[in-house]
Amino acid sequence: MKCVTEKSEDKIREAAKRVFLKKGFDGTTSRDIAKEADMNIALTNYYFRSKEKLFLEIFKDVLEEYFQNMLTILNKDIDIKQKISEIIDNDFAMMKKEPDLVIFIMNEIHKSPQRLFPDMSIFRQVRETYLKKQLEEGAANGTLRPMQLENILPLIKCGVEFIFMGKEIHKELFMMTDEDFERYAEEQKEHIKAMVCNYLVIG
Amino acid sequence: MKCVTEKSEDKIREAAKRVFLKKGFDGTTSRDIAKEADMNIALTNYYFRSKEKLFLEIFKDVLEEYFQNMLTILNKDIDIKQKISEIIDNDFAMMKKEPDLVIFIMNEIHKSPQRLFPDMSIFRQVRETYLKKQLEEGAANGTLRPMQLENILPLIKCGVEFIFMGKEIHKELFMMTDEDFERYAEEQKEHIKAMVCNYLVIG
DNA sequence: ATAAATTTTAAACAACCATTTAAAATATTC
DNA sequence: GAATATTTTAAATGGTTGTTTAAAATTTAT
Repeated sequence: MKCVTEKSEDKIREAAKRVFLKKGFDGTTSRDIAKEADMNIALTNYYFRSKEKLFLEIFKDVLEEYFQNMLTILNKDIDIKQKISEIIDNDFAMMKKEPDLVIFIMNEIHKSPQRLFPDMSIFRQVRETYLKKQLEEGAANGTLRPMQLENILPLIKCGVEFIFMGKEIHKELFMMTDEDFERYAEEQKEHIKAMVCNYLVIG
Repeated sequence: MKCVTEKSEDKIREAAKRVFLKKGFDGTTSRDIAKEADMNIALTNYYFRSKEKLFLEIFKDVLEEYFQNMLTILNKDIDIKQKISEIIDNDFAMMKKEPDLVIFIMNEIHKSPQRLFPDMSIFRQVRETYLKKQLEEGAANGTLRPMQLENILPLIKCGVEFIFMGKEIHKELFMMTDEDFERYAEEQKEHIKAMVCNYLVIG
């Protein structure tokens, strides 16, 4: 029955996502995935044609997961300070929930960019977001420093994502326990919010 | 002769660094390294005992390379605004010269932190840098916002490293060519300098 | 020049890799 | 309930992996 089919296929998909995120494409074997899904190895190639095809499907989902929540916030009709705060809070929550996601995306794209960009309509959606209009209006009426979306967006996102991507090295470098890092990350989050808002918003 | 010995060993070391940086530990085979060094496969295990041991040696060097220049600047007796500017310029130059270095370090540590931290005296050196004293003095006499080294340092570094680590995704997301990205990165560098200085330095 | 030490080589090792096969088990359709 | 279609299995494929071996080539020391 269709119900059963989807169950096995989804079990593999979910297991593959977990393993790929944790170990990367090169570090993951088909056997790893089968074991994580508690299924026979041959099934990964029965449902998906190859490790590569399975990976590409997973990667597309993961990339959309990365952008989707942010996109919703970017299009909200709210004050720009509030918007920056919400994006950062959302990023923060994402990094805590899925600590492997961003470094996984960055690393896989860095290693082989050409193979990982299907027609991602989400990219266009990000480019055409309502925040872009807010920036233009703010620059025009002098309330905001004139900046393009592509300049401000990385400034908003880099702070939180950087310290979480490098969580272990930051812990080691500054001799922090996990609890220390927890507090530290919260501090840092507020610094980033204040710093970016101070820079963008005039007066 | 010793001269010849060092030549082969160093050839392997340099080849291994290039390949590891580009493909990561999991993506690199002993044969890749031997081929890059133009030597017999068995030699990689003759000079270094295993792929793992060779990797650990390379990784230690790479991590020190990452911190060394920054450390020198951190200890300079110069104005703090100038210092921030120099750190960012230095980071920028490093990302252009070695585009794989930071994402490599981040990813390898993220995947297996415990195995990659030998006694790194450079970590202590970073913690005890002269910038720390400058921050304390500036906070005491009211010229600087009170911040710890561990809070300000990532803010200084994350901007440049983030956009270079994610160079390909930024190019794709904002439809930039390599030349576009070149200009964009320069813009971004100046934004980061201004933003961080404005935040840290009072008045 | 000869013996000893070092470096390089080709070949092989068992283990593991992604993927395929064909038969077995199960579910679906008539 | 028998025929058909789908799903799962164990086993095998050929190729690659990290590493080792033992002999050959080269360098060093006597």
